[in-house]
Amino acid sequence: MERKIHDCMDGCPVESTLQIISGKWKCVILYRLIKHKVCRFSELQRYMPGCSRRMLALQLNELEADNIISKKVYPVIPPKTEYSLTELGETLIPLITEMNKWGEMYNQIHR
Amino acid sequence: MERKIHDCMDGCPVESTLQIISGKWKCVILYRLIKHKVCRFSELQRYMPGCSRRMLALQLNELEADNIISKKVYPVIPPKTEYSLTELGETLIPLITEMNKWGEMYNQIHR
DNA sequence: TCTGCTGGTTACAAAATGGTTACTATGTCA
DNA sequence: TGACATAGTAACCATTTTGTAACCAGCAGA
Repeated sequence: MERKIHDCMDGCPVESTLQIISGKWKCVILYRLIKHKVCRFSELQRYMPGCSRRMLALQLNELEADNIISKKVYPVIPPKTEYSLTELGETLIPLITEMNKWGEMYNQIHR
Repeated sequence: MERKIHDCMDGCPVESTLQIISGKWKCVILYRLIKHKVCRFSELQRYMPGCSRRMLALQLNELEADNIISKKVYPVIPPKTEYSLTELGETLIPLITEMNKWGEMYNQIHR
């Protein structure tokens, strides 16, 4: 999985961040990995019923390519994999936490 | 401009936040409005050369529909408009600031 | 022997997103 | 008289993203 990084104006930091975390489900995946430390593919699926298996795999692949999460595969049948944050991924915790906090506040005022 | 909010699992706060700020340029726009308080359309264009006039207008419209920014139109020729954060928009400052911070850190390790 | 389980991938179709160009209005400047 | 400036919008097309469904391996249990 190759990820191309398009140029940002003056290397705008906000745009850099967006390149890593934008994607329909990435922040939710990260939120789950922060909360549960380690998750199997099927667990993530359960937490995100709106996200298809295909999409989940795509987003996980991109996050892995960007070195935000790491995957551990157990060569067993049926298959078993575990996803967790890398060291770099952990630096995103304050950001995702902030997102969660804002969303809670927003949900309150919107019933 | 109508904005439909799709259902999130258990009203997941992270997904709520994403519904408001996801969009190719929204965070960058917000970052600019935080930094400069008030911006004209053409100023924003200059700050975001990668964003077309059409895209900029679309993103601004959505942010306005979600009550994150407000627009003041001066009925003059040539036209003049000013965008700024609403009260709700200002509550996003910590989040956008966090994004900026993370991006700066990330840019440093990536040359 | 047939079914189910997990963690994917592939192919195809549909929907969303984004770029480009042209168009608007009208006052000011050359 | 003609061009320029601003803040958009509209139409059209190309690209990207996303969804759906089917398929795979191979062991365990019925």
